[in-house]
Order: sequence, then C-alpha cells, then structure tokens
Amino acid sequence: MSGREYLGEFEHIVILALLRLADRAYGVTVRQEIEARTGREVSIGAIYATLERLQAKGYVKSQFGDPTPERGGRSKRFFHVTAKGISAVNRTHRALRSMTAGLDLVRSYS
Amino acid sequence: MSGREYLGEFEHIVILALLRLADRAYGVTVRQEIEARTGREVSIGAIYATLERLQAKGYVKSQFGDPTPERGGRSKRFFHVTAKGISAVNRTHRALRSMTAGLDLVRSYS
DNA sequence: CCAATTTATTCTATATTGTATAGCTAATGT
DNA sequence: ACATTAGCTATACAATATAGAATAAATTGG
Repeated sequence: MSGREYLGEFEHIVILALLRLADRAYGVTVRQEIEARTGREVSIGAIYATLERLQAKGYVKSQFGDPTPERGGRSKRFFHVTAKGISAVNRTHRALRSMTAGLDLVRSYS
Repeated sequence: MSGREYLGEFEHIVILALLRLADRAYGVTVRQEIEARTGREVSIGAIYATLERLQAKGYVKSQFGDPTPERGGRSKRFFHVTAKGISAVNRTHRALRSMTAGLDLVRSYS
C-alpha cells in the first residue's frame, strides 16, 4: 500500500533534472539534462515511465503547453516538482548525508 | 543482463553502512546502523537480500567469523566493500553531485 | 543430553522500480 | 494528401526493495 519513503535511484536523478530545468522541463529536455550532466544514456521511455510514477505519487505535476511553430512541434507536457516532491528529495538527501557524514574514504576516491 | 551501473537506493545505503562499520559489519549491525542514523526501519530480510545481491555483483565480500561465547552467539557473516564496490559508490555519488551542483533550492529545504 | 532460549542467517514470495522498444499523435512543409 | 518530425503512450520484462517465515547454531538450566 503506502508508497515508499525514499526516492528510487533513477527517480531521484529525474526529479533533480526537473528542479534544474525549472519551467522548461519536459520529456526531451529531461533526458538531455541527464545525459549532459552524467553521461548516462537513458531511453526516452524510461524517462516518461518514471515521470508518470512520480506524478502518481504526487511528487510532480504536469500540464500541456501550446504547440510550438516548428516542424513536428506538437505540444509538450511540462513537469514541475510539487512541495511533496521537494520533501521527498530532502528526505532522501538527509538519509544519504547522515550515512556519509564523516566517511572520508568516499570523498577521497571521488 | 549486464549489471546496472549505479547503486540502487537501498543498496547505496547498505554499502555506506558497511563502510562505516568497517570490520564489525554483519547483518544485525548493518541494520542497527541504518536505523540509528536515518531512523528508517528495515526488516532483516531486506538487509540480507541486498547484501546478497551486492555480493553477486562483486561489490562486497563476506566471510564467517568464529562463534562468540554468548547465548545464541552463532557465527556471524562479516561483510566488507571491495574496490569494485568503492568505485560503484563513487560513480553513484558523482552522478548525484553533478545533478545537484548549484541547486540551492535543495539545500535550503534540508 | 534434551528442551528452551537466543542470535543470526537463509528462503520464499510479492510489490515497486528501472529500462527498452515499438507504436501512436499532432504539428509542419511540399 | 502524404512525408517528415517532435513528442508522448503503451507494453513488457528485468532488477530491486521489502517483509515474514523457516532454519541453524550457540548457550543455559535441569
């Protein structure tokens, strides 16, 4: 029943991408942001499936924008993080921080 | 097929617990460390299943210690993180860091 | 030595996440 | 109208997360 308390690994990455992209976050840009920043290749299907789940949990919301005047420029579905989503990010970060605090091994290997 | 590149959310927490506990890391202490640090309640079964998976990927190794002279003190299976495991932690951290870099929203809500 | 008790690990089952591919839709250009 | 393009949806399957019951190996008390 009750959803999980912490963001899954990929959910976490995706929601951070939304925060970075602010008002220009939609499927394609989310994917680009992740690839550009981390070098990680992800399929577009993976992005949408994850966004869909985040939305089901109330961590993000979305609305369709107007079609842009370019070839194939159909309307985009823009996503943004909700307050509940921010809380989830912070909960996740807190846990990670408390587990890494004082662990110099980790940083030195970075 | 090919194992994943990044640590799953819980795998991450568990491996950090091992790093903290160093030579006294085994099922029970791992669980305690996580609960003590994060307040998160986890079943012992979840801990072992995860350790098993981490071991299958070569991120951790284990060996049984001698039974201790206490009631019910059967021998413990001690776990430690391998070099490969350290790399996985760092890869995961790097990705997270690159996605959070410059995002002050996050820290301010912590 | 047997039963009870205790610490620890293993087994098993199920829900949730991660991930890719293929297919569908709505625009524009010719 | 039809080709082309950008973007979204559907679907399927593998991997992870998670709990609970079962099993094992010690110790202690009679």
